[in-house]
Amino acid sequence: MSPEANDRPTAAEWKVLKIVYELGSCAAREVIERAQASGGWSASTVKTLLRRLVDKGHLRARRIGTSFLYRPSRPIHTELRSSADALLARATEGAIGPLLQYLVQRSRLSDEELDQLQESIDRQRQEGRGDG
Amino acid sequence: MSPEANDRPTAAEWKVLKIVYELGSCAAREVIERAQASGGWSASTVKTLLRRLVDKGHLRARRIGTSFLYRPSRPIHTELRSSADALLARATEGAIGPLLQYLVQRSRLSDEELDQLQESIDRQRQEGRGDG
DNA sequence: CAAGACGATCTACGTCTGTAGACGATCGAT
DNA sequence: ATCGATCGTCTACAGACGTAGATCGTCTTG
Repeated sequence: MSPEANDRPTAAEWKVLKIVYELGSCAAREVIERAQASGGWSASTVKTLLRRLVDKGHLRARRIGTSFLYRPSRPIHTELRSSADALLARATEGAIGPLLQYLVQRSRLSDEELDQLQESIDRQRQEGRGDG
Repeated sequence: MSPEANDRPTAAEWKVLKIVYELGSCAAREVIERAQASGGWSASTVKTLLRRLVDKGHLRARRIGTSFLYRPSRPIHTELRSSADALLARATEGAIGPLLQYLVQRSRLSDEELDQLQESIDRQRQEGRGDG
């Protein structure tokens, strides 16, 4: 249990968070520009969302003079896992397989990623034999 | 666009929805019992959630005498896909592969499911070559 | 028919979320 | 020193959510 990031980001917060992940480390202004371009938000809205993300622990804000430099508190994989856990928590027994198939189909994975996914499956097969 | 199920179920609603999926077709009483056992909810809370799920179109309620028989409006796979889409929408380019690996590792899939997932991957490889 | 059990509906209320305007501090230019 | 462009903070507000008590109708049992 990390003391931070207790609350999951909401849908709107994710849009902002994602922008910060893409920019890496950035000022509010850049986030606002992107958010306005893609989502039509007002600057105020983006600021509020940034603040809430900081409050929730998903973003860190480092003061630079009069403004802030925002950056994600943790790698996106970690963040996504929490959301993925919520998804799995919803699925019932027989529904997980089809769900993953759907996800694989829907994601355009590179050959490399496919290879690694392949490995995960093989590993699962091994474990499945040895364990349960 | 189906005219129903416009709004995604919330986390609390999912807990109730999942129970209905597990029971298949059931009365409020059964859902309430299970929900109380696992979540400690009051009967009233569960009823409210059932009603909201019906309002949102995720559940159908068929009147049987004085009470209702609830059943899911659509197969759980369909329902889960919408949640999965939200998950993918959050992920950025390089994060999807690891995300799927995580999901595969975390889900205990049967050999059969692993086979089918394997097929999905192979198909991806084919398409990746042809399309691109 | 009366009393109790049970299910559905109404109402409620604090909190969270989405969205944003108003305001005050600060930096740069004149 | 002043004016305007910025950036962050405060405040707001409607609608959604989580949670649940109060009620009212009805079926059951005596």
